[in-house]
Amino acid sequence: MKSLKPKKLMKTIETKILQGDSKKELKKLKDNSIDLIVTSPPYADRRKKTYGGVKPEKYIEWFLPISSELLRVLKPTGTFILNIKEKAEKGERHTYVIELILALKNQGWLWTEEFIWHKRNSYPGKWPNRFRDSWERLLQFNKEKKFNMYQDAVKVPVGDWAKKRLNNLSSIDKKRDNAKNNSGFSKNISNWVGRKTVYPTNVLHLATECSNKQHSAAFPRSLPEWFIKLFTKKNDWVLDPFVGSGTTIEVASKMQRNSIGIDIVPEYVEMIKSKIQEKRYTLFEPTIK
Amino acid sequence: MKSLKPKKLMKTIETKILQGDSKKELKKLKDNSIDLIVTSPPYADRRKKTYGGVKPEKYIEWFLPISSELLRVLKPTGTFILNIKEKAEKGERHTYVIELILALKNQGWLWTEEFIWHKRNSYPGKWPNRFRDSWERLLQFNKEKKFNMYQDAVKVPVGDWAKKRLNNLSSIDKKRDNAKNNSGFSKNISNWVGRKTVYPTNVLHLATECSNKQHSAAFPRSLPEWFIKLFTKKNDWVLDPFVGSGTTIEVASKMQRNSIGIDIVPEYVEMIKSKIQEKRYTLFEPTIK
DNA sequence: GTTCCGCATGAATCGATAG
DNA sequence: ACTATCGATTCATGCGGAA
Repeated sequence: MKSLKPKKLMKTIETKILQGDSKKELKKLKDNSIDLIVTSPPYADRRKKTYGGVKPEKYIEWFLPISSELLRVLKPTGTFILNIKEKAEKGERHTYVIELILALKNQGWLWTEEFIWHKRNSYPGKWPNRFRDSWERLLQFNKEKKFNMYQDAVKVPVGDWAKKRLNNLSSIDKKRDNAKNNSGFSKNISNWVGRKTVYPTNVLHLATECSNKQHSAAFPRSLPEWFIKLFTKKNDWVLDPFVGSGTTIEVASKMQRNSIGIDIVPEYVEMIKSKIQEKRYTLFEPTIK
Repeated sequence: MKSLKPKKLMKTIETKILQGDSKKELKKLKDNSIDLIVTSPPYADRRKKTYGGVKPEKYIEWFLPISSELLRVLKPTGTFILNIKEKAEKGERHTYVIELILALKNQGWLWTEEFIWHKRNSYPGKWPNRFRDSWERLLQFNKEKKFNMYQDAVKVPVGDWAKKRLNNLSSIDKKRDNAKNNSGFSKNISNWVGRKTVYPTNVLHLATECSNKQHSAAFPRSLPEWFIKLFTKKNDWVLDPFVGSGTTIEVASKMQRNSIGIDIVPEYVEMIKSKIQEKRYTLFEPTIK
């Protein structure tokens, strides 16, 4: 339907890539200019080969100067989504993530919500004293109590698949229901039978897109997609200060949002740039036809 | 087969109820005598009518003397499961729970794991700036790095995806499953003989039971059941210092574990006691037959 | 063209071994 | 003693080749 609209209404979508340390590159951005920050920074002691690895003890110290810049560039109505998970070591969970929450609050952020990303295909393994870690934190921070949130944009359609599922809730086997819906979040639908669409909850139920040929994507594209739908509208600005293989800005661009991606790894930046080129080409192709 | 065994091998299962303040009542228990503590304490500022309510700012101060006693009565191989979730107030999540984690660590507990309880039937509702909260924390604490964990007791059938691929159930697989049965007391596995089972993850996906409105605890029995299976064997001791309507000890008793429940509300204690009476009656009934 | 099967591959974790 | 590296364990996915 939208495609019938003339070009006049079609604003140009910008996509910027900056190569360098986020702490420095962020200084180039204007105050109060970003609607949504969604990012997955390298976790402590992870991604050593590409990012050098940050020790848990140093993590907060490393992160605060960056989040300080994020606080500056985010609009008062904007939202900051931080995807992170502490590791287990020698039988204990690290506390650096929950300490980071306290530190960010202290820096001036509001800790608005903690979404759970339930990873359907978590990393395998067996240990005498723990099960597989199958969830990650999606911490939501805001500058102000009032922020933009477009809840209707992420409503879940309740289709026939849901009715089928609801018919046989009795069996224990069926309780391990791996149903995946389009938007990918939780399956709490039994309260809503008969309605066409429902609001989701704060538990997202997505698979990781791991075994793609290309570089390992930090998160599945449905993850940034969901938050972009929820917290931005068209022509808003999305920022990912650890953009990695570029999932966030790729999705943002596709959804008609302007975006800025920053990464310290030159290879990633080059790869993203060429991806954007390809996309531009694809965009024009239909007109050639 | 077991039913043919004489009564001699059948130890008596004890179920004790104490009415009073946990901080005081716990002092009556012996050091290193409990195998599993599983509890859902009154959340801050919740359930004011029944418990008087604990303010978020005072929560840690209120909880630490109790957890100190819990640390004393727990066996070195035992586990402490704390079900809790911070509420949102004025647009922000409270931080008292994550501060409590740090305080408990400081008290000498090991923070071993954080399970997620994904509530399937979370209460419907809509707010302008947040979705329904459909998960709670299940914090695992231990005294020592080595603790008892009976992982085979909670294995689950493999996901539906595998059914199609498991046409050729080789005898090797069956043998392997039988071998695992030998190790322990899991009769659930026997229900799934011929089907492949896998270990669960740290995300629990259970429905909340329809709330019996006169009881304030919203603890589905499958929750304590899962942890009792996982962390205890028969004739072990289970403790719930905020036993409420008695779900924990009820389940424990049914599973042939000794249990101690404490609650400050006399009405609850009376109700539980009468429940136990009923159960005793039911237990003896077959012999009368 | 479907469907089915084999195989590689992960933001994992522990314990042992080596510097 | 303390860190760095390695092997073993495990399972949901997507891909490619085969029936």
